[in-house]
Amino acid sequence: MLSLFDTALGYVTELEPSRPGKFSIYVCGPTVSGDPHLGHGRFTVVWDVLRRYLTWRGLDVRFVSNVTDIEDKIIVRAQAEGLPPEEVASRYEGVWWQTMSRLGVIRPDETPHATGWVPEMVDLIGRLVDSGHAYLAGDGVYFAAETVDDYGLLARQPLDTLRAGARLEASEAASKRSPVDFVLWKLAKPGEPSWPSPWGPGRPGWHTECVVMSLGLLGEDFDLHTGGLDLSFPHHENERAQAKADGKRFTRHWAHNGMIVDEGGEKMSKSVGNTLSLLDLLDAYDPRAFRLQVLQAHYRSPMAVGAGTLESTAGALERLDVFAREYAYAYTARPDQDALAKFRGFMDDDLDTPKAVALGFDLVKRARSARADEASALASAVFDIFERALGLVLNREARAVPDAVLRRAAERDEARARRDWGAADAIRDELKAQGWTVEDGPSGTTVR
RNA sequence: GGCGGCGUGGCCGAGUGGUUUAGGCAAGGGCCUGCAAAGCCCUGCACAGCGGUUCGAUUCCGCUCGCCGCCUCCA
Repeated sequence: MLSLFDTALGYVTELEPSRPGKFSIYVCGPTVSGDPHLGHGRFTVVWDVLRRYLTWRGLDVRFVSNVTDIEDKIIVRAQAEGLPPEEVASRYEGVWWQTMSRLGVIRPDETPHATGWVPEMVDLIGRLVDSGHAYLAGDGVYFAAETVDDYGLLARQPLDTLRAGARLEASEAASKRSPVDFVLWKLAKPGEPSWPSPWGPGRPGWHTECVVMSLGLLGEDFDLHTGGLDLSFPHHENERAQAKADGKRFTRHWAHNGMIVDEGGEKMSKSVGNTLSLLDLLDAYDPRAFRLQVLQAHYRSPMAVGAGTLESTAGALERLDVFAREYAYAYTARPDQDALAKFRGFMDDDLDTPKAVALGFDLVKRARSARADEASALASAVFDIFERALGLVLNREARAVPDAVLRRAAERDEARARRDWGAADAIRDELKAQGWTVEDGPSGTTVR
Protein backbone atom coordinates (compact mmCIF):
# COMPACT_ATOMS: atom_id res chain seq x y z
CA MET A 1 0.00 0.00 0.00
CA LEU A 2 0.95 3.61 -0.49
CA SER A 3 2.98 5.46 2.11
CA LEU A 4 2.74 9.20 2.63
CA PHE A 5 4.27 11.74 4.95
CA ASP A 6 1.65 12.17 7.65
CA THR A 7 1.74 15.72 8.95
CA ALA A 8 0.28 14.73 12.30
CA LEU A 9 2.92 12.08 12.85
CA GLY A 10 5.84 13.87 11.26
CA TYR A 11 7.05 10.92 9.25
CA VAL A 12 6.23 8.74 6.27
CA THR A 13 3.74 6.04 7.15
CA GLU A 14 1.77 3.39 5.34
CA LEU A 15 -1.84 4.31 4.69
CA GLU A 16 -4.08 1.48 5.76
CA PRO A 17 -7.59 2.19 4.51
CA SER A 18 -10.30 1.87 7.14
CA ARG A 19 -12.24 -0.32 4.73
CA PRO A 20 -10.22 -2.74 2.58
CA GLY A 21 -10.20 -1.90 -1.10
CA LYS A 22 -11.65 1.54 -0.56
CA PHE A 23 -10.04 4.88 0.05
CA SER A 24 -11.66 8.15 1.06
CA ILE A 25 -10.01 11.52 0.57
CA TYR A 26 -11.10 14.99 1.56
CA VAL A 27 -9.23 17.87 -0.05
CA CYS A 28 -9.64 21.42 1.17
CA GLY A 29 -10.81 23.27 -1.90
CA PRO A 30 -10.90 26.90 -2.96
CA THR A 31 -12.64 29.97 -1.67
CA VAL A 32 -14.26 31.22 -4.83
CA SER A 33 -13.54 34.91 -4.51
CA GLY A 34 -11.21 35.35 -7.48
CA ASP A 35 -9.34 33.69 -10.30
CA PRO A 36 -7.31 30.60 -9.41
CA HIS A 37 -3.59 31.17 -8.90
CA LEU A 38 -0.60 28.89 -9.36
CA GLY A 39 -0.91 27.47 -5.86
CA HIS A 40 -4.42 26.29 -6.66
CA GLY A 41 -3.07 24.70 -9.81
CA ARG A 42 -0.49 22.77 -7.88
CA PHE A 43 -2.63 21.41 -5.10
CA THR A 44 -5.37 20.30 -7.43
CA VAL A 45 -2.91 18.50 -9.70
CA VAL A 46 -1.04 16.89 -6.80
CA TRP A 47 -4.15 15.40 -5.23
CA ASP A 48 -5.64 14.56 -8.60
CA VAL A 49 -2.53 12.50 -9.22
CA LEU A 50 -2.93 10.74 -5.88
CA ARG A 51 -6.52 9.99 -6.71
CA ARG A 52 -5.71 8.68 -10.17
CA TYR A 53 -2.85 6.60 -8.90
CA LEU A 54 -4.86 4.93 -6.16
CA THR A 55 -7.60 4.22 -8.67
CA TRP A 56 -5.05 2.87 -11.13
CA ARG A 57 -3.78 0.67 -8.33
CA GLY A 58 -7.23 -0.84 -8.05
CA LEU A 59 -8.69 0.99 -5.07
CA ASP A 60 -12.22 2.28 -5.02
CA VAL A 61 -11.51 5.95 -4.28
CA ARG A 62 -14.07 8.40 -2.97
CA PHE A 63 -12.78 11.91 -3.49
CA VAL A 64 -14.48 14.90 -1.90
CA SER A 65 -13.39 18.51 -2.24
CA ASN A 66 -15.31 21.49 -0.99
CA VAL A 67 -16.09 24.90 -2.40
CA THR A 68 -16.11 27.72 0.11
CA ASP A 69 -18.81 29.95 -1.28
CA ILE A 70 -19.39 32.21 1.70
CA GLU A 71 -16.45 34.02 3.23
CA ASP A 72 -15.26 37.53 4.02
CA LYS A 73 -13.33 37.98 0.78
CA ILE A 74 -16.40 37.08 -1.24
CA ILE A 75 -18.47 39.59 0.69
CA VAL A 76 -15.88 42.30 0.21
CA ARG A 77 -15.75 41.67 -3.51
CA ALA A 78 -19.52 41.56 -3.79
CA GLN A 79 -19.84 44.88 -2.01
CA ALA A 80 -17.17 46.41 -4.22
CA GLU A 81 -18.98 45.28 -7.34
CA GLY A 82 -22.45 45.92 -6.03
CA LEU A 83 -23.51 42.34 -6.56
CA PRO A 84 -25.01 39.70 -4.30
CA PRO A 85 -22.27 37.48 -2.82
CA GLU A 86 -23.76 34.35 -4.31
CA GLU A 87 -23.35 35.84 -7.77
CA VAL A 88 -19.66 36.52 -7.18
CA ALA A 89 -19.19 33.02 -5.78
CA SER A 90 -20.95 31.35 -8.66
CA ARG A 91 -18.99 33.34 -11.21
CA TYR A 92 -15.64 32.33 -9.78
CA GLU A 93 -16.74 28.80 -9.22
CA GLY A 94 -17.46 28.66 -12.94
CA VAL A 95 -13.95 29.88 -13.67
CA TRP A 96 -12.63 27.33 -11.21
CA TRP A 97 -14.14 24.26 -12.87
CA GLN A 98 -13.25 25.51 -16.30
CA THR A 99 -9.64 25.87 -15.18
CA MET A 100 -9.65 22.44 -13.56
CA SER A 101 -10.81 20.92 -16.78
CA ARG A 102 -7.99 22.61 -18.69
CA LEU A 103 -5.57 21.17 -16.16
CA GLY A 104 -6.98 17.71 -16.67
CA VAL A 105 -8.11 17.50 -13.06
CA ILE A 106 -10.93 15.03 -12.65
CA ARG A 107 -13.97 16.50 -10.99
CA PRO A 108 -14.34 15.29 -7.39
CA ASP A 109 -17.05 12.74 -6.64
CA GLU A 110 -18.66 15.29 -4.37
CA THR A 111 -18.19 19.06 -4.23
CA PRO A 112 -19.99 20.22 -1.09
CA HIS A 113 -20.64 23.93 -0.76
CA ALA A 114 -20.43 25.69 2.58
CA THR A 115 -23.78 27.38 2.02
CA GLY A 116 -25.41 23.98 1.62
CA TRP A 117 -24.36 22.81 5.07
CA VAL A 118 -25.13 25.73 7.35
CA PRO A 119 -27.77 23.97 9.50
CA GLU A 120 -25.34 21.12 10.14
CA MET A 121 -22.68 23.63 11.13
CA VAL A 122 -25.08 25.37 13.48
CA ASP A 123 -25.81 21.98 15.07
CA LEU A 124 -22.13 21.29 15.60
CA ILE A 125 -21.48 24.73 17.05
CA GLY A 126 -24.46 24.25 19.36
CA ARG A 127 -23.01 21.01 20.68
CA LEU A 128 -19.62 22.66 21.18
CA VAL A 129 -21.24 25.49 23.14
CA ASP A 130 -23.23 23.02 25.22
CA SER A 131 -20.16 20.99 26.05
CA GLY A 132 -18.18 24.07 27.09
CA HIS A 133 -15.73 23.99 24.16
CA ALA A 134 -17.19 27.13 22.66
CA TYR A 135 -18.55 30.39 23.99
CA LEU A 136 -20.54 33.35 22.82
CA ALA A 137 -18.63 36.62 22.87
CA GLY A 138 -19.32 40.07 21.50
CA ASP A 139 -19.31 39.49 17.76
CA GLY A 140 -19.67 35.76 17.50
CA VAL A 141 -19.18 32.29 18.86
CA TYR A 142 -15.59 31.26 19.56
CA PHE A 143 -13.88 27.96 20.09
CA ALA A 144 -11.75 27.67 23.21
CA ALA A 145 -8.60 26.05 21.92
CA GLU A 146 -7.31 25.31 25.42
CA THR A 147 -10.12 22.81 25.93
CA VAL A 148 -8.51 20.38 23.48
CA ASP A 149 -5.56 18.76 25.18
CA ASP A 150 -3.37 18.11 22.15
CA TYR A 151 -4.12 21.36 20.36
CA GLY A 152 -1.00 22.19 18.36
CA LEU A 153 -0.49 18.70 16.98
CA LEU A 154 -0.53 19.74 13.33
CA ALA A 155 1.29 22.98 14.04
CA ARG A 156 3.87 20.79 15.75
CA GLN A 157 4.10 23.33 18.50
CA PRO A 158 2.83 23.26 22.07
CA LEU A 159 -0.13 25.45 22.78
CA ASP A 160 1.68 27.93 24.99
CA THR A 161 4.18 28.83 22.28
CA LEU A 162 1.35 29.23 19.78
CA ARG A 163 -0.33 31.49 22.26
CA ALA A 164 2.82 33.52 22.72
CA GLY A 165 3.29 33.98 19.00
CA ALA A 166 -0.31 34.70 18.11
CA ARG A 167 -1.21 38.08 16.76
CA LEU A 168 -4.68 39.43 17.05
CA GLU A 169 -6.99 41.30 14.77
CA ALA A 170 -8.14 44.36 16.66
CA SER A 171 -11.77 43.44 16.13
CA GLU A 172 -11.28 40.01 17.64
CA ALA A 173 -9.12 41.06 20.54
CA ALA A 174 -12.06 42.20 22.57
CA SER A 175 -14.02 38.99 22.05
CA LYS A 176 -11.50 36.20 22.38
CA ARG A 177 -10.64 34.76 25.76
CA SER A 178 -7.33 33.55 24.40
CA PRO A 179 -5.42 34.65 21.32
CA VAL A 180 -5.48 31.11 19.95
CA ASP A 181 -9.26 30.86 20.05
CA PHE A 182 -10.99 31.02 16.70
CA VAL A 183 -14.38 32.06 15.43
CA LEU A 184 -17.07 29.48 14.69
CA TRP A 185 -19.96 31.81 13.98
CA LYS A 186 -19.76 35.42 12.89
CA LEU A 187 -22.76 37.53 13.78
CA ALA A 188 -23.94 39.48 10.77
CA LYS A 189 -23.44 43.20 10.47
CA PRO A 190 -26.09 45.15 8.57
CA GLY A 191 -26.06 44.28 4.89
CA GLU A 192 -24.13 41.06 5.29
CA PRO A 193 -25.55 37.71 4.21
CA SER A 194 -26.80 35.64 7.12
CA TRP A 195 -28.42 32.43 8.27
CA PRO A 196 -30.45 31.95 11.43
CA SER A 197 -28.84 30.53 14.55
CA PRO A 198 -29.54 30.37 18.30
CA TRP A 199 -26.97 33.16 18.75
CA GLY A 200 -28.45 35.43 16.14
CA PRO A 201 -28.24 35.70 12.36
CA GLY A 202 -24.76 35.27 11.00
CA ARG A 203 -22.45 33.08 8.95
CA PRO A 204 -20.09 30.24 9.74
CA GLY A 205 -16.39 30.74 10.32
CA TRP A 206 -14.12 29.08 7.80
CA HIS A 207 -12.89 26.26 10.00
CA THR A 208 -16.24 24.62 10.64
CA GLU A 209 -17.44 23.74 7.15
CA CYS A 210 -14.81 21.13 6.41
CA VAL A 211 -15.48 19.30 9.66
CA VAL A 212 -19.18 18.97 8.96
CA MET A 213 -18.86 18.23 5.25
CA SER A 214 -16.04 15.70 5.48
CA LEU A 215 -17.71 13.76 8.28
CA GLY A 216 -21.12 14.16 6.65
CA LEU A 217 -20.03 12.76 3.29
CA LEU A 218 -17.21 10.38 4.16
CA GLY A 219 -18.21 9.35 7.66
CA GLU A 220 -16.07 9.07 10.75
CA ASP A 221 -12.59 7.69 10.39
CA PHE A 222 -12.16 8.56 6.75
CA ASP A 223 -8.75 7.86 5.32
CA LEU A 224 -7.02 11.06 4.31
CA HIS A 225 -7.43 14.79 4.66
CA THR A 226 -5.20 16.96 2.50
CA GLY A 227 -4.55 20.51 1.41
CA GLY A 228 -1.79 23.03 1.00
CA LEU A 229 0.86 23.15 3.69
CA ASP A 230 -0.31 26.58 4.72
CA LEU A 231 -3.60 25.04 5.79
CA SER A 232 -2.03 22.69 8.32
CA PHE A 233 -2.15 25.50 10.83
CA PRO A 234 -4.46 27.04 11.76
CA HIS A 235 -7.14 25.68 9.44
CA HIS A 236 -6.66 21.95 9.84
CA GLU A 237 -5.61 22.26 13.44
CA ASN A 238 -8.89 24.00 14.11
CA GLU A 239 -10.93 21.48 12.19
CA ARG A 240 -9.34 18.72 14.15
CA ALA A 241 -9.97 20.50 17.43
CA GLN A 242 -13.67 20.79 16.67
CA ALA A 243 -14.05 17.19 15.61
CA LYS A 244 -12.21 16.02 18.66
CA ALA A 245 -14.21 18.23 20.99
CA ASP A 246 -17.34 16.81 19.37
CA GLY A 247 -16.16 13.30 20.21
CA LYS A 248 -15.66 12.29 16.60
CA ARG A 249 -12.96 10.19 15.09
CA PHE A 250 -11.73 12.43 12.34
CA THR A 251 -9.38 11.65 9.47
CA ARG A 252 -6.88 8.82 9.86
CA HIS A 253 -4.10 10.71 8.09
CA TRP A 254 -3.11 14.23 7.14
CA ALA A 255 -1.01 15.14 4.11
CA HIS A 256 0.02 18.53 2.76
CA ASN A 257 1.55 19.72 -0.47
CA GLY A 258 4.40 22.25 -0.66
CA MET A 259 3.96 25.82 -1.71
CA ILE A 260 4.56 27.55 -5.01
CA VAL A 261 7.31 30.12 -4.68
CA ASP A 262 8.21 33.03 -6.91
CA GLU A 263 11.56 33.49 -8.63
CA GLY A 264 13.01 34.96 -5.45
CA GLY A 265 12.06 31.81 -3.54
CA GLU A 266 9.29 33.54 -1.68
CA LYS A 267 5.96 31.82 -1.18
CA MET A 268 3.14 33.10 -3.29
CA SER A 269 0.53 34.38 -0.93
CA LYS A 270 -2.44 36.63 -1.07
CA SER A 271 -1.17 39.05 1.54
CA VAL A 272 2.19 39.52 -0.18
CA GLY A 273 0.37 39.94 -3.46
CA ASN A 274 2.86 37.89 -5.46
CA THR A 275 0.40 35.29 -6.67
CA LEU A 276 0.36 34.67 -10.40
CA SER A 277 -2.83 33.93 -12.26
CA LEU A 278 -3.11 30.35 -13.38
CA LEU A 279 -5.28 31.46 -16.28
CA ASP A 280 -2.52 33.58 -17.80
CA LEU A 281 -0.10 30.72 -17.53
CA LEU A 282 -2.48 28.25 -19.13
CA ASP A 283 -3.05 30.68 -21.97
CA ALA A 284 0.66 31.05 -22.57
CA TYR A 285 1.71 27.39 -22.32
CA ASP A 286 0.33 23.96 -22.90
CA PRO A 287 -1.54 23.17 -19.66
CA ARG A 288 0.06 19.75 -19.72
CA ALA A 289 3.46 21.42 -19.28
CA PHE A 290 2.25 22.73 -15.94
CA ARG A 291 1.13 19.26 -14.90
CA LEU A 292 4.45 17.77 -15.97
CA GLN A 293 6.26 20.46 -14.03
CA VAL A 294 4.25 19.64 -10.92
CA LEU A 295 5.02 15.96 -11.42
CA GLN A 296 8.74 16.64 -11.75
CA ALA A 297 8.93 18.22 -8.32
CA HIS A 298 8.24 16.19 -5.19
CA TYR A 299 4.80 17.16 -3.87
CA ARG A 300 6.16 18.34 -0.52
CA SER A 301 8.97 20.53 -1.89
CA PRO A 302 8.59 24.19 -2.58
CA MET A 303 8.24 24.62 -6.31
CA ALA A 304 9.33 27.57 -8.40
CA VAL A 305 7.41 28.30 -11.55
CA GLY A 306 8.47 30.83 -14.11
CA ALA A 307 8.60 31.35 -17.84
CA GLY A 308 11.99 29.64 -18.07
CA THR A 309 11.01 26.49 -16.24
CA LEU A 310 7.83 26.09 -18.24
CA GLU A 311 9.64 26.62 -21.50
CA SER A 312 11.99 23.81 -20.59
CA THR A 313 9.17 21.52 -19.49
CA ALA A 314 7.29 22.21 -22.70
CA GLY A 315 10.33 20.91 -24.57
CA ALA A 316 10.28 17.72 -22.55
CA LEU A 317 6.60 17.33 -23.26
CA GLU A 318 7.24 17.68 -26.97
CA ARG A 319 9.65 14.79 -26.73
CA LEU A 320 6.94 12.65 -25.16
CA ASP A 321 4.40 13.67 -27.78
CA VAL A 322 6.73 12.74 -30.63
CA PHE A 323 7.19 9.36 -29.01
CA ALA A 324 3.46 8.95 -28.45
CA ARG A 325 2.72 9.55 -32.12
CA GLU A 326 5.34 7.10 -33.27
CA TYR A 327 4.28 4.39 -30.85
CA ALA A 328 0.52 5.01 -30.80
CA TYR A 329 0.00 1.48 -32.14
CA ALA A 330 1.22 0.11 -28.81
CA TYR A 331 -1.44 1.87 -26.77
CA THR A 332 -3.44 -1.27 -26.13
CA ALA A 333 -0.51 -3.68 -25.94
CA ARG A 334 0.25 -5.46 -22.70
CA PRO A 335 2.50 -3.13 -20.71
CA ASP A 336 5.90 -4.24 -19.50
CA GLN A 337 5.27 -5.56 -16.01
CA ASP A 338 8.73 -4.87 -14.61
CA ALA A 339 8.39 -1.25 -15.58
CA LEU A 340 5.02 -0.98 -13.88
CA ALA A 341 6.33 -2.67 -10.74
CA LYS A 342 9.15 -0.17 -10.61
CA PHE A 343 6.71 2.65 -11.10
CA ARG A 344 4.53 1.36 -8.29
CA GLY A 345 7.56 1.19 -6.03
CA PHE A 346 8.37 4.85 -6.61
CA MET A 347 4.81 6.03 -6.20
CA ASP A 348 4.16 3.98 -3.10
CA ASP A 349 7.15 5.61 -1.48
CA ASP A 350 5.60 8.93 -0.55
CA LEU A 351 4.32 9.65 -4.04
CA ASP A 352 7.70 10.04 -5.68
CA THR A 353 6.48 11.39 -8.99
CA PRO A 354 9.88 12.87 -9.97
CA LYS A 355 11.31 9.37 -10.00
CA ALA A 356 8.26 8.06 -11.78
CA VAL A 357 8.68 10.67 -14.50
CA ALA A 358 12.37 9.88 -14.82
CA LEU A 359 11.41 6.24 -15.23
CA GLY A 360 8.95 7.24 -17.94
CA PHE A 361 11.65 9.02 -19.91
CA ASP A 362 13.92 6.09 -19.43
CA LEU A 363 11.28 3.75 -20.85
CA VAL A 364 10.92 6.02 -23.85
CA LYS A 365 14.61 5.75 -24.53
CA ARG A 366 14.61 1.98 -24.04
CA ALA A 367 11.57 1.45 -26.24
CA ARG A 368 13.23 3.29 -29.10
CA SER A 369 16.15 0.93 -29.19
CA ALA A 370 14.34 -2.31 -28.33
CA ARG A 371 13.09 -5.19 -30.47
CA ALA A 372 9.56 -4.72 -31.80
CA ASP A 373 7.72 -6.85 -29.23
CA GLU A 374 9.67 -5.38 -26.34
CA ALA A 375 9.21 -1.93 -27.74
CA SER A 376 5.45 -2.14 -27.71
CA ALA A 377 5.40 -3.48 -24.15
CA LEU A 378 7.64 -0.63 -23.05
CA ALA A 379 5.68 1.95 -24.99
CA SER A 380 2.47 0.64 -23.53
CA ALA A 381 3.96 1.05 -20.06
CA VAL A 382 4.79 4.64 -20.95
CA PHE A 383 1.17 5.27 -21.84
CA ASP A 384 -0.06 3.46 -18.76
CA ILE A 385 2.18 5.46 -16.46
CA PHE A 386 1.79 8.93 -17.93
CA GLU A 387 -1.78 8.81 -19.08
CA ARG A 388 -3.70 6.42 -16.89
CA ALA A 389 -1.79 6.75 -13.62
CA LEU A 390 -0.48 10.32 -13.71
CA GLY A 391 -3.10 11.97 -15.87
CA LEU A 392 -0.67 13.42 -18.40
CA VAL A 393 -2.39 12.72 -21.69
CA LEU A 394 0.00 12.54 -24.62
CA ASN A 395 -0.86 13.62 -28.13
CA ARG A 396 -0.95 10.34 -29.93
CA GLU A 397 -2.47 11.86 -33.01
CA ALA A 398 -0.86 14.43 -35.19
CA ARG A 399 -2.72 17.68 -35.52
CA ALA A 400 -4.83 18.03 -38.62
CA VAL A 401 -2.85 19.23 -41.59
CA PRO A 402 -4.65 21.48 -44.11
CA ASP A 403 -4.83 20.27 -47.71
CA ALA A 404 -2.78 23.20 -48.93
CA VAL A 405 0.08 22.18 -46.68
CA LEU A 406 -0.22 18.55 -47.72
CA ARG A 407 -0.06 19.64 -51.34
CA ARG A 408 3.14 21.55 -50.74
CA ALA A 409 4.56 18.53 -48.95
CA ALA A 410 3.76 16.37 -51.98
CA GLU A 411 5.42 18.92 -54.24
CA ARG A 412 8.44 18.80 -52.00
CA ASP A 413 8.61 15.01 -52.39
CA GLU A 414 8.55 15.44 -56.16
CA ALA A 415 11.34 17.97 -55.94
CA ARG A 416 13.35 15.63 -53.74
CA ALA A 417 12.77 12.79 -56.20
CA ARG A 418 14.25 15.04 -58.85
CA ARG A 419 17.09 15.78 -56.45
CA ASP A 420 16.12 19.42 -56.76
CA TRP A 421 17.33 20.33 -53.29
CA GLY A 422 16.90 24.03 -53.83
CA ALA A 423 13.19 23.70 -54.49
CA ALA A 424 12.75 21.16 -51.66
CA ASP A 425 14.47 23.42 -49.16
CA ALA A 426 12.44 26.41 -50.30
CA ILE A 427 9.21 24.55 -49.60
CA ARG A 428 10.49 23.42 -46.22
CA ASP A 429 11.39 26.99 -45.30
CA GLU A 430 8.02 28.17 -46.45
CA LEU A 431 6.14 25.62 -44.33
CA LYS A 432 8.42 26.26 -41.40
CA ALA A 433 7.54 29.93 -41.58
CA GLN A 434 3.90 28.88 -41.24
CA GLY A 435 4.67 27.01 -38.03
CA TRP A 436 5.09 23.48 -39.34
CA THR A 437 7.93 21.14 -38.55
CA VAL A 438 8.95 19.35 -41.71
CA GLU A 439 10.55 15.94 -41.45
CA ASP A 440 11.69 13.41 -44.03
CA GLY A 441 10.78 9.84 -43.24
CA PRO A 442 10.61 6.54 -45.08
CA SER A 443 7.19 7.54 -46.43
CA GLY A 444 8.27 10.94 -47.64
CA THR A 445 7.76 14.39 -46.19
CA THR A 446 5.69 14.63 -43.03
CA VAL A 447 4.55 17.80 -41.36
CA ARG A 448 3.56 18.37 -37.80
C1' G B 1 11.29 35.15 20.14
C1' G B 2 9.31 29.77 19.40
C1' C B 3 8.93 25.51 15.95
C1' G B 4 10.52 23.50 11.28
C1' G B 5 12.71 23.00 6.33
C1' C B 6 16.29 23.88 2.60
C1' G B 7 21.33 25.09 0.26
C1' U B 8 23.15 19.51 -5.63
C1' G B 9 26.74 20.40 -12.13
C1' G B 10 24.57 26.50 -17.15
C1' C B 11 19.05 26.12 -15.53
C1' C B 12 14.91 23.13 -13.30
C1' G B 13 15.01 19.17 -10.05
C1' A B 14 15.59 13.78 -7.66
C1' G B 15 18.66 10.67 -4.71
C1' U B 16 22.38 7.90 -1.89
C1' G B 17 27.47 6.08 3.45
C1' G B 18 31.84 3.41 -0.97
C1' U B 19 31.25 -0.54 -7.41
C1' U B 20 27.93 2.69 -13.26
C1' U B 21 24.54 6.82 -14.00
C1' A B 22 18.60 10.35 -11.41
C1' G B 23 15.57 12.63 -15.14
C1' G B 24 14.33 16.96 -18.14
C1' C B 25 16.00 21.52 -20.58
C1' A B 26 20.28 23.95 -22.53
C1' A B 27 25.50 23.22 -24.46
C1' G B 28 29.57 20.44 -27.12
C1' G B 29 31.12 16.05 -30.17
C1' G B 30 29.61 11.84 -33.17
C1' C B 31 26.03 8.57 -36.04
C1' C B 32 21.92 9.04 -39.35
C1' U B 33 20.34 12.80 -43.47
C1' G B 34 21.33 15.60 -50.06
C1' C B 35 21.07 19.38 -46.08
C1' A B 36 17.83 19.29 -42.03
C1' A B 37 14.27 17.59 -38.36
C1' A B 38 13.29 13.61 -35.15
C1' G B 39 16.01 9.74 -32.99
C1' C B 40 20.38 7.20 -31.14
C1' C B 41 25.54 7.25 -28.84
C1' C B 42 29.24 10.08 -26.09
C1' U B 43 30.68 14.47 -23.00
C1' G B 44 29.94 17.94 -17.54
C1' C B 45 36.21 15.77 -12.12
C1' A B 46 27.89 18.61 -8.78
C1' C B 47 26.82 18.12 -4.05
C1' A B 48 27.18 26.08 0.66
C1' G B 49 31.63 26.49 4.21
C1' C B 50 34.39 24.49 8.42
C1' G B 51 35.19 20.63 11.77
C1' G B 52 33.92 15.57 13.60
C1' U B 53 32.39 10.18 13.33
C1' U B 54 34.11 6.40 9.75
C1' C B 55 38.68 2.29 6.37
C1' G B 56 35.57 5.77 3.32
C1' A B 57 30.57 11.22 3.42
C1' U B 58 27.43 14.88 -1.08
C1' U B 59 24.76 11.30 2.05
C1' C B 60 25.47 10.67 9.62
C1' C B 61 26.78 14.47 13.79
C1' G B 62 28.19 19.57 15.30
C1' C B 63 29.13 24.55 14.14
C1' U B 64 29.13 28.80 10.63
C1' C B 65 27.04 31.37 6.60
C1' G B 66 22.87 32.00 3.34
C1' C B 67 17.69 31.25 1.94
C1' C B 68 12.74 29.94 3.15
C1' G B 69 8.16 28.26 5.75
C1' C B 70 4.66 28.22 10.02
C1' C B 71 3.29 30.90 14.58
C1' U B 72 -1.74 36.14 10.51
C1' C B 73 -5.74 35.82 5.32
C1' C B 74 -3.76 31.92 2.17
C1' A B 75 -3.62 25.94 -1.63
